[in-house]
Amino acid sequence: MNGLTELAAVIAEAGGRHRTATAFVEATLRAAILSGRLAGGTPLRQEDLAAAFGVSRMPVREALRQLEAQALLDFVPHKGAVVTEISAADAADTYAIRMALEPAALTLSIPHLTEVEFGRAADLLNDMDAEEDPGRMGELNRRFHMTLYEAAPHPKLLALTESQLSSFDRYLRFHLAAKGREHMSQEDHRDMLAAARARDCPRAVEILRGHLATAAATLAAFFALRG
Amino acid sequence: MNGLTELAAVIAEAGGRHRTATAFVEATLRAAILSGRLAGGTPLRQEDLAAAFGVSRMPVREALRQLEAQALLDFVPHKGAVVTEISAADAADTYAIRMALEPAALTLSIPHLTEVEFGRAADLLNDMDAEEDPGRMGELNRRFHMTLYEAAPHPKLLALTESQLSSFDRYLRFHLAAKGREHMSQEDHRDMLAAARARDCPRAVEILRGHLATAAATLAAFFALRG
DNA sequence: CCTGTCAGAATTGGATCCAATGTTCAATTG
DNA sequence: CAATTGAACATTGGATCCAATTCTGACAGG
Repeated sequence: MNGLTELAAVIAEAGGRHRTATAFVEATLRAAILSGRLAGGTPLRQEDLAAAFGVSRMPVREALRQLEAQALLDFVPHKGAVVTEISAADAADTYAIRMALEPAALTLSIPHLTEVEFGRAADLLNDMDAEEDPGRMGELNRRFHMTLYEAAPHPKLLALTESQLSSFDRYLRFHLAAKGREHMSQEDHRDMLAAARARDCPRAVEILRGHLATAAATLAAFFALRG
Repeated sequence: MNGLTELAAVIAEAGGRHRTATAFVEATLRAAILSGRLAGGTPLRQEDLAAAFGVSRMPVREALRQLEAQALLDFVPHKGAVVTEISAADAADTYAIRMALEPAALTLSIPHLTEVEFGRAADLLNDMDAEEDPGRMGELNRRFHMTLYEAAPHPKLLALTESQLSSFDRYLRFHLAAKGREHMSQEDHRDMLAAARARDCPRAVEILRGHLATAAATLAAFFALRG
């Protein structure tokens, strides 16, 4: 069991609706890593991946290169690619980045938010209340946060923020395991939305910081009691 | 004149001291883009690049993929790669990211800094006073900032910060053109180092924020008076 | 004179083949 | 018996070749 059998299902469902084979491989592999189906430390053999995807080794190589640039795997010349390990330190690292980026994005976004975004954010919160699947939950959580940020006229900052939020998906499973799916800190989310709606930027940022801090603490505690 | 003749000199001096051809092409192209030798909007023809580097098209393709992931060029399927344009909006975007990341990195680093780092930072400041070449200046500036951050036990945050500092190199030429090379805000740098040495974190962060804000304003003004 | 269409050229995406490097394991020697 | 060396194997890096897509420009039709 090398993790490739895990991939088979994902590959089948992803279908061939991508522009290029490289994009197909890249998107599928990233989803597999972020969702935890490909665990940290898994070595990725180009030949095997090519066979699993039904393409040649070349699009696999290009996809691996891009995933390396996204820090999702470690690439050593002539040795191969390995899925980046997750750890307590890495989780703390990711949270430090989110704690830096997201308050900035929120601050720059709030003046430009409209009822359109507020409505979408509220809808997403309701969807999250109903959602059971952890994978979908990560997607909804990411979209809720990004909806509040996306009015900021800073595309690169937004792209960075979204990429970090995606990285966090790798830890969401542990987070849910630690706290139970009941409260994904939905009160924090609703308070933050209310503060943004009232254009109370300092309060919204304060809630966001607390939200991230408690989440980071939860994860740290979870990692602590299992070495 | 397609910019490739510009590359020839860089390629020659870079030599073959890289692990792989892909790494060689990637490093050289990135340096050429960041230093401005490859201007924004330049289309990158794989065949021409391969000929210029003396390799086949394949390492060029892989290098382009990685540079795309670093947002240094735009990649459109079946159309090709184009060096990302720089603009006032993009500059403001980059500064917003630096303003978010660097204070966080500095805050996390200051408690762990030792005399080793302080000494290196001071040396770098002296080197900057003596430096004439704009390219080297960017390198020194980046290393000075990173020296003050690198004690933070957050490798991913540091990698992100360094990559953003590199992106800023593309704007350094304009910055120097606008203010003159005499003062790269060396007073700010010295004050920041002094505050860090005194473990006065709030003050160091305050100086850093002001440093970045004035730099951003200088660049914005420069862009404003030339469309 | 303008516009739409179609054919040829240019360019990139993908596959296969060969070369270079790293790893592993067994045999030999101290 | 342990350490070391070297040879065979596995895996990745690079080159060449073929296929798919897009752009260019000319020509016919309105």
